[in-house]
Amino acid sequence: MRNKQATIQDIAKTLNITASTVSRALNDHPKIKKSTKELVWATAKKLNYQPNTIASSLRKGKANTVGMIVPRINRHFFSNVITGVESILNPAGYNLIICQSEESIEKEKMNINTLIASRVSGILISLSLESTKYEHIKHAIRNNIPVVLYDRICDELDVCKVENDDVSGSYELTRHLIEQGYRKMMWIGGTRQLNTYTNRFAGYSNALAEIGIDAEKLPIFEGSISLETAYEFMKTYLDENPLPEVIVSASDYMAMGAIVAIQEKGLRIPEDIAISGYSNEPFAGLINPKLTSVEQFSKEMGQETARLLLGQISSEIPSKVKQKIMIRPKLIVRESTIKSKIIKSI
Amino acid sequence: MRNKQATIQDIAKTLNITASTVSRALNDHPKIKKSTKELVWATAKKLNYQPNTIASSLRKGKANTVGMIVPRINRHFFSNVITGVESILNPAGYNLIICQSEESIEKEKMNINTLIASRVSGILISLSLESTKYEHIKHAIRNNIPVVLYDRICDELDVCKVENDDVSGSYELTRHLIEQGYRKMMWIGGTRQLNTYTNRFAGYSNALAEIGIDAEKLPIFEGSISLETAYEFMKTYLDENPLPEVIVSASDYMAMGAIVAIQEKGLRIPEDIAISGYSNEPFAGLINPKLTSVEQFSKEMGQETARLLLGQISSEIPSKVKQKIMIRPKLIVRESTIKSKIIKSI
DNA sequence: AACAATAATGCAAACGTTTGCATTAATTTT
DNA sequence: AAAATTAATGCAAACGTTTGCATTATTGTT
Repeated sequence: MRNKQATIQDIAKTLNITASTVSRALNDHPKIKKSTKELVWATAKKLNYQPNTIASSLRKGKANTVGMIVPRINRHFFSNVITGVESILNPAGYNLIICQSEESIEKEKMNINTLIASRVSGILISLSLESTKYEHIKHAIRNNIPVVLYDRICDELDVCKVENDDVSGSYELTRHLIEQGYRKMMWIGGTRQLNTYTNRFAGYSNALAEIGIDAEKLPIFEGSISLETAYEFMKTYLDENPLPEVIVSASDYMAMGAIVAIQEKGLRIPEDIAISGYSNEPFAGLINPKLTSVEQFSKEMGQETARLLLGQISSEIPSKVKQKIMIRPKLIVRESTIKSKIIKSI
Repeated sequence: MRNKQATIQDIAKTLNITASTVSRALNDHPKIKKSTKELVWATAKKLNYQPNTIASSLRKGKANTVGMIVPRINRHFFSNVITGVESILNPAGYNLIICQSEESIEKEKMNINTLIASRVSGILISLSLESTKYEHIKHAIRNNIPVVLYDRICDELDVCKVENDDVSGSYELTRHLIEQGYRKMMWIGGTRQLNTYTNRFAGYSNALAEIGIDAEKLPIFEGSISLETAYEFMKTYLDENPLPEVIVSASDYMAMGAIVAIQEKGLRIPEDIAISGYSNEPFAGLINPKLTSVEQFSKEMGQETARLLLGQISSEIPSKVKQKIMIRPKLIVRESTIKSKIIKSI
């Protein structure tokens, strides 16, 4: 009944050769005769042989598995990064174990531990919102597991990093707003402890500085990056304060919350108040009005991240210089920040 | 330099006991003295011992790993199912390997093979659009790997299944439309080879039959479930045909495409033409007008799926009866199908 | 035909756990 | 205090590969 999996030994017995020869044949070792290889391959097929990755990993001391930690899988940005990573790693023979930190440092620690226990060949990680200490990550590094940080990075760790050029993305966006003639801006975004939000604010601030405006003196709201937070805040803010000309949001979700609040007051976008988002979520081009945002090339980011990791894995001596890659984002101008409404696009 | 990982043997040597005792101590075996356990745990900590899951899996013949195949990870529905699965599997000590079939049966086959090679304890799978033959899945079953199908299932396979009650979801939706007074309906959806779309159409058809209308005689459009497909189709359709009173879409994305086309013609929703979607994507509550849709409880589906699998894994004798779980969806009525526009909700 | 050189295969240990059975230590019973 | 019982630990094999080194088979050289 319980038809056990065929092993390398079974093949060996059938052909009256040793397991070593079979192993080498299967791995296309140059010292094995072509005829033998073909015999082995044929019987492997006949016996329905499936290589046992676990045994192989144990012997080799390494699993052909890579661990990837994301804050949340159901964010388009992250799921696309995952797709990018897979598109490089799978062809290279690696499997991905995906873990969610759910923005909690405790979960992140647990994730790291299971990944170490699984003897993964490498770890890709985007930090949780709570991560200010990095002992757990250093722990992985001490265990000689190559680590690559992507998107949400930190300076303290000396590892390869793939980053979005948030400063420049936000700068370009703000330049566009300035060109449209907007001056009275307002910033809404996540707390600036995360590099992404610090940098987006920096780009915004830099562009404004060029025309002599101090961003810190304009209205600023920082909170959790959710639709609800922004909606609740804006609902009261709009009543009690002079209207800004444009709301610059560090997140599409926050922008969306603001839009709902604005429209509930009967205000028009962009005529009464303009608004921009960030990261070009799929809904950005669908809502009314279509939302100006910044495309982050998440899939490409995943690919670069995976490539860096592969480089680290294959180099036996950990290279002294840790690479850092910047992904250049792209401004997507849509209706929500256009003074003269000419453009039509999805 | 290359400080090798501590093993069970290292702990044993330090304490002058055997590896077996250490192993049992670590696994909290009842026959090990409490004092010994505490010694072992202490030195394990001191030596920074990390259990080697690979060795353990090899010895036990099974990995504490579960494979999960999804068509696409960047669909909210699927990423939420994943989250649900993890919420059950991780506490039970299992890791998830996630694979994307990208709607291709070839990829699906490859996925199955890597999962078999990884000796996963079980496989969760939602079929790709192309999957009409199931040899590869039977192959996994023959290898004694428990399989659970979720969402996109098929009758041919005798395994546990978790299904959305699409018939009832679509039926409720159509009842609501009928109550609103709509009669001239139009169906747009994916090709009816997939159970989900067949069933959604069935629910629609059933409800209409009750009031003496033959759904097959109303306009029907079937195509790939994407925004673009629906948009392109609707753009010309609306010009050349009498307007339906309501468009019933089997997918939020297709509904969105239709909405864009409708609004470009200067038509108002729901006054000139109403529209509904399915599966309650996050944008459904955000767009203008807010889209009536059907919530599928994806996270719960993931949890049920995981529970079924755990049941299969723990029962040594494969139970004859394969369970089937139905998840009841919930109609979410929003502006896009309300004749009298009273309701205000996000 | 004898030898050297190379090609192909075999041997056996190792990777780090787990586990049935055997053994020894500690406790209870008579 | 010896025997019987139970508790605690040890022994050794096994899981299925991989791989350095040894051995045998094959080919080429003189």
